Amino acid sequence: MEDDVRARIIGAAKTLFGRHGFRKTSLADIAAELRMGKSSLYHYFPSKEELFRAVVNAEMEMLSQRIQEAVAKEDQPEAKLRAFVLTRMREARKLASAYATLHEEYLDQLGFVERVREEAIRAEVDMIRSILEEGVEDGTFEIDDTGLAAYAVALALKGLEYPWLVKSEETSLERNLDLLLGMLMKAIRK
Amino acid sequence: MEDDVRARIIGAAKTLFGRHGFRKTSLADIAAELRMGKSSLYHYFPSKEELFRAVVNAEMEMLSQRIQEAVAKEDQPEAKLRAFVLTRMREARKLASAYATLHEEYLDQLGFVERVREEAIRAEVDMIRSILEEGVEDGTFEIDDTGLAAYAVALALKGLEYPWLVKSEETSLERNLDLLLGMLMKAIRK
DNA sequence: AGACTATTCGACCGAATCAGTCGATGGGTT
DNA sequence: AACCCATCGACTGATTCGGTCGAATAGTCT
Repeated sequence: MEDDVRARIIGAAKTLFGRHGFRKTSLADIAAELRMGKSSLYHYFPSKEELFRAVVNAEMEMLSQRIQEAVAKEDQPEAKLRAFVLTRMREARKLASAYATLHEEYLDQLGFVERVREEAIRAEVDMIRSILEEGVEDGTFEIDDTGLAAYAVALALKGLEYPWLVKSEETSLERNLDLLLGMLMKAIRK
Repeated sequence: MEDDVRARIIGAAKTLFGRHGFRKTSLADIAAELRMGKSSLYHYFPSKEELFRAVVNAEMEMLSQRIQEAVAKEDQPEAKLRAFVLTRMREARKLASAYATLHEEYLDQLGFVERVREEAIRAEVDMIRSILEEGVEDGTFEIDDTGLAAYAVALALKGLEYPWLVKSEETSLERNLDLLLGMLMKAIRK
């Protein structure tokens, strides 16, 4: 029951933070959406920042889970890498509102957001590296330093993220992603 | 040049009011979007309310113009009526953000919003009535009181507006609209 | 019943943000 | 130089914000 209320609060907060951003969403708005008193929220979250953190963590976990599912469906390391990249970009767009919220300049003061971003990158690098290592072991890939290669791929994705989210030339971006994947494959395939 | 700046301000305000609503959009936000000082806005608009009024009027004029174009394309009164109804609902959805802003409860204090709503209804009734009268004159329709009939049609549209904007069962609503139009036609066709 | 805990809420606070004001600045024009 | 016009930063009182606190209500156990 308690966890149920927490989940409802996180859901409403996710909707409103996504729609209006962190700054423009007041706790009164969230409470009104849930038809609760504002002060009741403080029984479940000690601060607006902590509630926001919970929302971000929930979204990040969902993102990570979706990616892992997509990767697990594939057998070959090459297909896994492709699944990772495409899923990661598609889901990022679905969570565009949450991502936009994360990019609010104002949030840089919040500190923990930076940590979330770093943690997200670290998790992505780890997933990519394990895919690459699997490919090296079964002889599909030939890579000296899988950690470095994984980092490079993660950074390339980060670079594509902004135009991917903002620009609307959907098809051309998807094609660019495929070209980039093709080049990458050539570079690391044995 | 002066009118040019006014237009740019209205454009930015339209975007932000549409995205966040009247209450949640500050003049500082609008000024920042335009890279102007906030106080500069007051050279072009005497108040936030007056700027909002200008935005609403611009949207309303655009809506009215689009509808008139669509109606003018048709020859037969029956086709004109159909064009009116469908265009009016489709454009209303396109302007959904503006409409949502107009429905903000908070705005009831603003007074002029009510006048805008009334004026919009009056304009719609006028357009519908002129279509109906044209149909009566050329013998397509048989209506005793075209003013009353036009008012009834306008009210029916208003009733459909909310589910049209909020519910997402797009196809079923479009079909409902066609059914309703068919019934209406039977009622007024000679 | 009564005692105890868990939840919700309204009233309140200091800090931040809001719409709107005003005088200064600077660039054009005559 | 005198004027005009657009722009701006600094300021103000009013409102809204995040957050606190103690009372009220509901539910549970004895």
